[in-house]
Amino acid sequence: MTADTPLAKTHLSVDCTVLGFDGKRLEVLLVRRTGEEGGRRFHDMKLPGSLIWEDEELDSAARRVLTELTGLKHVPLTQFRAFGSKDRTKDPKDVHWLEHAQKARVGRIVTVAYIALVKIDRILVREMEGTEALWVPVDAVPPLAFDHNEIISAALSYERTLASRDPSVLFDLLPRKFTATALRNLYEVVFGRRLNPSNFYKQMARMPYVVALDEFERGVDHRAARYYRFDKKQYDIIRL
Amino acid sequence: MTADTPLAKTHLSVDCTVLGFDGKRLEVLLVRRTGEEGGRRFHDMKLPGSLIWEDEELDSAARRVLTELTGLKHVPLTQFRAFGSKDRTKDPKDVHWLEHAQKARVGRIVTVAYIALVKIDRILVREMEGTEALWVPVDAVPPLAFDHNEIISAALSYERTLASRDPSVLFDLLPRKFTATALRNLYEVVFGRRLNPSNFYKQMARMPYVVALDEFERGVDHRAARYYRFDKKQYDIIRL
DNA sequence: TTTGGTTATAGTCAAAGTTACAATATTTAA
DNA sequence: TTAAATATTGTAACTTTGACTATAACCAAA
Repeated sequence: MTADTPLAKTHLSVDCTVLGFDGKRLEVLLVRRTGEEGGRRFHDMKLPGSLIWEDEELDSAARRVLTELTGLKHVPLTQFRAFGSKDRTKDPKDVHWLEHAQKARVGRIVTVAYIALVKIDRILVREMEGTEALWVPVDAVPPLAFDHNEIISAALSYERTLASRDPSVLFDLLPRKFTATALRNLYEVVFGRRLNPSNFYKQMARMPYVVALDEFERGVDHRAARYYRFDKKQYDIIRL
Repeated sequence: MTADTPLAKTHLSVDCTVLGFDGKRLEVLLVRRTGEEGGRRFHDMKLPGSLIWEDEELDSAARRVLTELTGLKHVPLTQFRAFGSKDRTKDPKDVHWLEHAQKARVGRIVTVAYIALVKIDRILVREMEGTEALWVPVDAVPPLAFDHNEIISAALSYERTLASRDPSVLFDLLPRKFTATALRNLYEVVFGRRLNPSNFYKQMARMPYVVALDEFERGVDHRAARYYRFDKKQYDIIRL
């Protein structure tokens, strides 16, 4: 190395891709952003994320930021990738917004992306001061700030590999009680292919960790479906 | 955010986990390091990697650093994870070494880890000035600098997921001509389980992209094995 | 009260894939 | 010539998958 070129020193941020499942589709948790561009205010959305403090660990920064922006606590966040391209901050809109919010000049930013799979029904998204969090179906996500669309794609692909190696992660997305159809829809949407409902029952029957309950749907407009639950102990036994 | 806590600003580095396969075991490319600790010189090893320049893209920095330290060019590096824990630089030995090498004070460092799968026989590792690169079996890697042991574990796990989604990546690790046993050993070592040789032939027979050659091993002290090659075109056809 | 629409769930069967195991083939070294 | 070692082929039981058919339960409209 030559001594006259400066070493890279960058700001660090975290961004959280929190995924939920509404029974039909995957949804991702976004926050609204309000900024100014050429004297005019604009509104758009982004992933919950922020620059982090100098003395923070990445993991705890991700937890802190997610709580601050969405009110969510105790979310099992996992780091899955860093995004460090210089043109992440290509859009002047993003840079203005950031420097206004941070009251500091900001150059290149490396962001560390986290993923979490949560039960969408468990979640109470409160309105925080200035920001507002909301669920958006992943197939209807509008253009977001920075490279957040790219981060979401990477997260979805990461989720697929997670699930194919260890399907139990999928149950994090379902309520404690779920129907066969809900589980099948989840498989279909995660792996991107249709499954034959009838054959899916047989598959379920072969999963000792999916246990049938003596409880059925109510008030549906057709035959009521049985509820099932995920039995983690059974699953761990199998895995040995 | 409060305005009085400084934002994190860190140095950025890249580290390359280059994996090869010698027909029996996976090996990883390491470089020797010489440093000083309490007035005494020490020698140990690390992944090829380095801090990067301010104006560099991550990907090209990884390429540059790998070439500088090992002489390897045209290696298909893929980013797979960032490591940013503050105690990556916990060991004073590592910090001294770094500050001596860089002639600058260095605090926290976020490193972006890359992985590459290469043909071990294609590679000519030249001795560079000051450094020396060598292949080390992954199951015999000694304690390395920084958190490089952890990075290697993460790379191996990443390789497994890669291979299970797209087995063709495994052929990057094999020479152009390989025996059924070599391919089987590779599967065994990557997925960590023994495979029945006899049944493995049938599996191979069902892979249209593994084509048998009319060429056999020489000078072995048992029946000579047939050579096969990987046919990427066939593979791409299947994948549609 | 019956009928039809809709989704849930069970059963059947053939095709394809997996596994364990036995048998045979080639090569070098003794 | 034989033994040791690994390569390859064959076979049969068993499991999984996929397409398809049939039946069940619920609601609403006729």
